[in-house]
Formats: sequence, C-alpha cells, structure tokens
Amino acid sequence: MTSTEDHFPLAGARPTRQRRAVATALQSCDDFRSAQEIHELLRRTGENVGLSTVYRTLQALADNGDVDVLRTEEGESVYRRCSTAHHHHLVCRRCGRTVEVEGPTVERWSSSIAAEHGFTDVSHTLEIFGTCPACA
Amino acid sequence: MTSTEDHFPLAGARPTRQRRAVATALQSCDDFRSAQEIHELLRRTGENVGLSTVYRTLQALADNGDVDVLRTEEGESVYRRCSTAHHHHLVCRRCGRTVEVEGPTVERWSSSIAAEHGFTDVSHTLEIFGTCPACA
DNA sequence: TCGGCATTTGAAAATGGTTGTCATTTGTGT
DNA sequence: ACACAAATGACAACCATTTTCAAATGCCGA
Repeated sequence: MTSTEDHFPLAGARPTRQRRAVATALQSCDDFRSAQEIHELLRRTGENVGLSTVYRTLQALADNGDVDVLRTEEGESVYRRCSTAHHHHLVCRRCGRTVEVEGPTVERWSSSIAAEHGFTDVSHTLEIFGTCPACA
Repeated sequence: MTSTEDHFPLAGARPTRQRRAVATALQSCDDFRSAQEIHELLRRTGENVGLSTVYRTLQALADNGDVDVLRTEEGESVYRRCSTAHHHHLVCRRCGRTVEVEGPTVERWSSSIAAEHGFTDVSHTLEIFGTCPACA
C-alpha cells in the first residue's frame, strides 16, 4: 500500500490512463452523461481515449455497481456516479440535471403488490422525468 | 353513426387494412411484443404489412394511449394492448407474463417529489420485475 | 360515379448508438 | 529486461428504428 493508492473503483481491472480518465470524468459530473458525451469531454480535456474504450469502461463500471445507468426516453444509455444505497432519480429531460431521491413508500408498495400476485425475487425500476426550474 | 361503427382505436387516422391488422394482432396478444415480432406475426398470418408501417402504426397507437410501450433491457421497444387508465406493470422476467397494476400512492409520491424540487411537466416510468408463481 | 388530392404505404437507404474485430500497445509478474 | 495476458483504438459490422419518395389508396365534393 503505497502513497499512490487511490482506491480506484475497478475490481480486478488494470488501472490504465484511459480508465482513470473515464472514472475521473464521471466524478466531475453531477448528471447523467452518455458514453459519447464522456468521450467528447475527455477529448476536449486533452485526454484522448477511444470511443470503444469509453463504452467498455462505462459498462465495466456499471456492472461493478460503481455507476448508475439508465436509458433516456430516446433509448440512449447514460451514466452517473452514484451512492451505494438503493435510490431513484429525478431527471431533467432537457439538461439532464439529476436529483437522487428515495422512496421507502414505493419500495414497500412494489413488494406488496408483487407478493399479492405471488411474484418472488422482485426488483423494480423507477425514474421520474420532468423539466427542472432552470429549464422551464 | 352507421352500424359499421366499430370503435377503431385510431384518432383521426384512416382505418386502412394495415392499421386494422396491426391493431388486431395486438388484441390477440397477451404479452409485450416488439414491432418486428408483430411484423413477423402478420406475415405468417398472410396479412402483408410493411415493417415501416408496423412501426408507424405502433407509434401512433402508443401516442394515442391505445397501447403500452416499454423498453426491454436490451433497448428494444415492446408494445401491448392496455386499459386506458394510467397503470404500471408487474412482469415475469422469465415468461413475460404481465399483470397491470395501479399505484395511486406512487403517482402522488412522484409528483410531490418533483414539485418539491421545482420540476414541472413530470412523467415517470415504473416497472416491477419478478418471477411469477408458475415460473418459481 | 368520377376526379382530384391529401394521406398512407413500403422498399430501400440512411441514421445512430452500440458492439465486434484484430493488429498494436501497455501493464504486470518473473 | 522478458514474456504474455489484458487493454486499446481505428474501423467495420450490427441492428432497431427512421426517413425518403414514388406509387397506391381512402375520402370527399361535384
């Protein structure tokens, strides 16, 4: 454990320049960004990373639970750093501004509905879209 | 209002053979189907309808609120006939069996959360996935 | 019934996000 | 340093969906 130990969030993966760059870019973003946006952002920053690599890295991070993924209404995947706890998102469909929200009520409601119909091993997706004050 | 009035579910659209075929195919299906599946189903039935037309018709039906749309995890849009009221789905992730559920609580919760953060023009997506009794 | 015309259709091409390919580069353990 | 597996990236392939546009078709008035 040297002083350069920086708790990089990729399981067994090699901490390459590219992966660091993608992870860093995500940390510096508050909102959901698409792979292409991250790629563009990196390019502007001077950090050149191939688009394929951006896609691969984002997926790896998502699989690893280090970032949230969700599909926009247009079907594009967007990524965002996230807290570890279960939560949902309130997303501005114009600028992408995101607020993490919790819904204990919803959690309870969905499990009871599921149980009521005999469904087991339940999970759910819930995202709220709207126009944020700044974009209204 | 003649006796041939048959309450065809497309607003001001012309009730063409193709649109009838798509609407009928949906009525005969219990589960969510993709545009391509509908297209294939029609082809097997002998009803030839162009793929573009299937896409266009499904979209029109969806815009009109006559069918439900949702995105599979692979990003494909799937359609299903539905009741007119706002509702959500409890879907078996193994066999696709679908139960329509209502969640007035959730509706209220999401609009209040949104309002709380100043978001307007709010919509939300909520789907519950689980294993149904038959597949458990 | 006929004609004119806007709507609809569909084959083919374009789109666009995402994934696969594969030769080259880069970490990593020895 | 060495060897080798992992990672990269330019580019092609994918594939669902959308667009294009000329031809076909419903509709409505004369």
